This record gives sequence, C-alpha cells and structure tokens, in this order.
Amino acid sequence: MNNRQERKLQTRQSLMNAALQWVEEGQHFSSLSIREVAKRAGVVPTAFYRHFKDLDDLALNLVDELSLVLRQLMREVRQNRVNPQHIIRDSVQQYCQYVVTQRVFFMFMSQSMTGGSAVIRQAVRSELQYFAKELVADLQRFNLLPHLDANMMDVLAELTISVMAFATVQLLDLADGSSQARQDFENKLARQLQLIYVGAESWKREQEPR
Amino acid sequence: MNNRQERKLQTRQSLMNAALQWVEEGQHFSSLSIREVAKRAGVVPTAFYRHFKDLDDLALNLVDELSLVLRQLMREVRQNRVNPQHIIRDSVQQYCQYVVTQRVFFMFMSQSMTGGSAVIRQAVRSELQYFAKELVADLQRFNLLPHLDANMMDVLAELTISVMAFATVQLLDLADGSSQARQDFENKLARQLQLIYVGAESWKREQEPR
DNA sequence: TTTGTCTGTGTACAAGTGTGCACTATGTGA
DNA sequence: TCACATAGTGCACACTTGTACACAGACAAA
Repeated sequence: MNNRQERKLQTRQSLMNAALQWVEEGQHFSSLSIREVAKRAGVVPTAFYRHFKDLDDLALNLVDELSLVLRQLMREVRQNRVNPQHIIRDSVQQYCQYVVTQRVFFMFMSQSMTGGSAVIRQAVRSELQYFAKELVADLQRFNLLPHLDANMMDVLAELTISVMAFATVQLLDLADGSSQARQDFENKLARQLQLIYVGAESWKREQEPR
Repeated sequence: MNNRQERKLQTRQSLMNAALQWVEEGQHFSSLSIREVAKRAGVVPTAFYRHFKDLDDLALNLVDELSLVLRQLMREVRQNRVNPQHIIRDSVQQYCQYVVTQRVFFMFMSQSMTGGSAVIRQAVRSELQYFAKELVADLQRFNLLPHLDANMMDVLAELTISVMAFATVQLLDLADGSSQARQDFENKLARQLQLIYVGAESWKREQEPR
C-alpha cells in the first residue's frame, strides 16, 4: 500500500519545487499560474487539483515546509556556539551563509511577508515570533542580560528578529554582487546588532530616554 | 498649448491611481494586467502605451511619485519638533499615523521592496538610503551623539531606517485590527528605538562587545 | 482474479491577456 | 483658417488562464 502514496507525494513535491523554481527565477509568486506550475512539474494542469485547492493552498504548505527547514537551520546556528567573545559576529556570518546558500527559501519567505494573502502573511509572522521566543529562551538560559525584565526581553528579541529579517531582504538583493560587498554588509549588520546589545546592557528599569 | 498636455497628464494619473487601487484591494502589483489597469482608469487597453512602456515602467514612475510624497511627509515629521524629552515616542506616533492614513502608499512601497523587478527594488532601496542620510544630517545638526564617528553614525541611521521599514510592514498588516493593538505596537516600536539609542549613547569607539 | 479507488490524462470552452494596426477626433501652431 | 500631431478608439490576432468533465490505467484490498 506504499507505492501509491509515495508516487503522490513525489508529484506533490514536484509541484512545490516548480513553484520555488519560479520565484528563484526572480518572478513573484503571485504571478504564477496553475498551468505554469503544472507544466514545470511535468504534469497536466488539472492534476494540480489532486494536491492543492488553489495556489494559495500550495503557498501555505510551502511556508509550512520551509519553516521546518528554517527551524533546523536556526537550531544549528544556535548550537554552533563558538567563541563567546564573538557570538554576534559569528552568528551573523553563519546566518548570512545560510541565506546565500538556501537563497530560494528566503526569497519565498520574503515575498510572502508582503506579498501573499492574509493567511500566508499570518503564517510567516507567527514563524518570526517563534524565532523571537527561541531567542528569549537562549538569552535566559545563558543568563545574559539578567537585569532586563520579561517585557524588555521580548522587545529586545523582536527587535533582533526584525533587524535580521530586514537584513535578509537586503542581502538577497545584494547576493548577486561581489563578495566584498557581502563582507561589508555582514560587518555593518554585526555592528548594528552590537549597538542594540550595548543598549540592552546599559538599559535601566523604567528608563525613558529623550 | 496647455489643455492638451493637461488632459494627457490626467489620464496618466488615472492609470497610476488605478494601479494603486489594485494594491489597495489587497492584490499584489505583479498580478496586475495592462487591460485591468486600463479598464479601471476608464480607458481602452492600447491607450496605456501612450503613457508607459509596460507595467514595470508604470511602477517605476509610481515609486518616484510616492517618494516625493514620502519625503514631504518626513520633512513634516522632522519639523514638528515637539518636546525633546519624547522625540522618539512622538516621532513614532506621527509616523504610524501617516502609515495608517496614507495606507496605499506604504503598501505599494512594501510590495516593491521584495516584489518588483530589480530596477524597482533598487529605486526603493535608494529612497531608504536617502532617509538614512537625512537622519544623519539631523543627528549632526542638533549635535546629538557627538562621540560617534561618521561610520557608526551611518550604521546607526541605517539601523533606524531598517527598523522603521520593517515596522511599517507589520503595521500595515495590523492596521485592520483594534486601535488598542496599534497602541501596543507603537509602544513596542518606541521601546525598541529607545533601546537602540541607549546603545548609541553608551557606545565607545572601537567597542567590540561579545 | 476481480473490483473499486484514486492519480494523472485529454479535451473543451469561456474568459482574460499583450499588442499590432488602422482609425477618429480634437487641440495647437502656422 | 487649415493642416498636422497625437491621445484615445476599435478591431483583430494568437496566446494563456481556470476549471469542468469524461476517461484511463495502476494499485490495494477483497
């Protein structure tokens, strides 16, 4: 009873890959058509409906699948604890490495953030919140910044994720350029994060500057 | 010699407005067709070519036009200098107000950042850099953070713009919700910026934390 | 072996798409 | 006043698009 389902999952994968291929070529997901994705998957248009209700449905499943991969990546980054003197710099470098090598994944996610339907945007947003929570957990686990209360911890984590997310978009645009530009970009990004964490260390309860 | 060009500019405007209307309805610009935009502008499809080469051309002009408006808005925000004790909080509030009232503008810009063709993304990016430069000029003019060198000043400004840009995307998604949620969001955003500027004040030359 | 269940095929059709071309009508400069 | 330039029209064409429907062939369970 296995072969049957296996085949089905295979063409389902083909359809999803075909969609990714589309955005990899610089096209926006919202300009993809059922016929086009079916053609690329080497399948007849109407077969699409055996797997997905419509393209939004496919996109949603794509977000789910890619989320799993991203979580795995992030776990690796978090476990590759290197010299604690350079956590920020090294983490930035590792992350940017992933963005470049797993380019399509991040392109699709970026597009979905501002592009997709409401449900899809919601899915991406909750994924980002998940990462923020993970970050909070890490900060607490290593007892960094113990003077910050829970609320400011959340603020800090979400800020970090925001900066990383926006940087990802910029990096994707930059990735065609020279590796020198990428190096400069990573340095700048690391500096920005350092700035934030200097702020977090200097933060005093009930502070209300300017 | 006036009436002729005036008419032309008028339908040109109609076409651009029709495109904006499309994204206002939650559609992505890249799924807009020439026929659709022409229909909405109350004009025959082929008339489109009297004004734009293709939809990318229209989008580019749209970015240019909206950039002008945005610069005007930012100038107002910068000149509405309120109580210097609450510059950040008040600026955030003003800006969010603009995002909500000029919703379409910001939706189109957000879409263009990750959506449009390479030239369009480039246009939006250079617009953001313009704002960063303005911010640097402001910081220097009022002699805030005099201990930061030119390089860190740029880093700080670009970080600020990044955070604001990403916050804009989030705010646009949130704007259908309650005003309570918006209030919370503004508070969080203000906190994040405060965190950054606490960091900037505490920053020491050649600092390399963690 | 038979039988029913599905995944994928093929055909079909109405609607939507980009764009070339000849046209009309109107405001402008001579 | 007249002739010209041109913004906008109408028609035409060859696609592409979503999706309904009947079908085929393979696999699983009987």
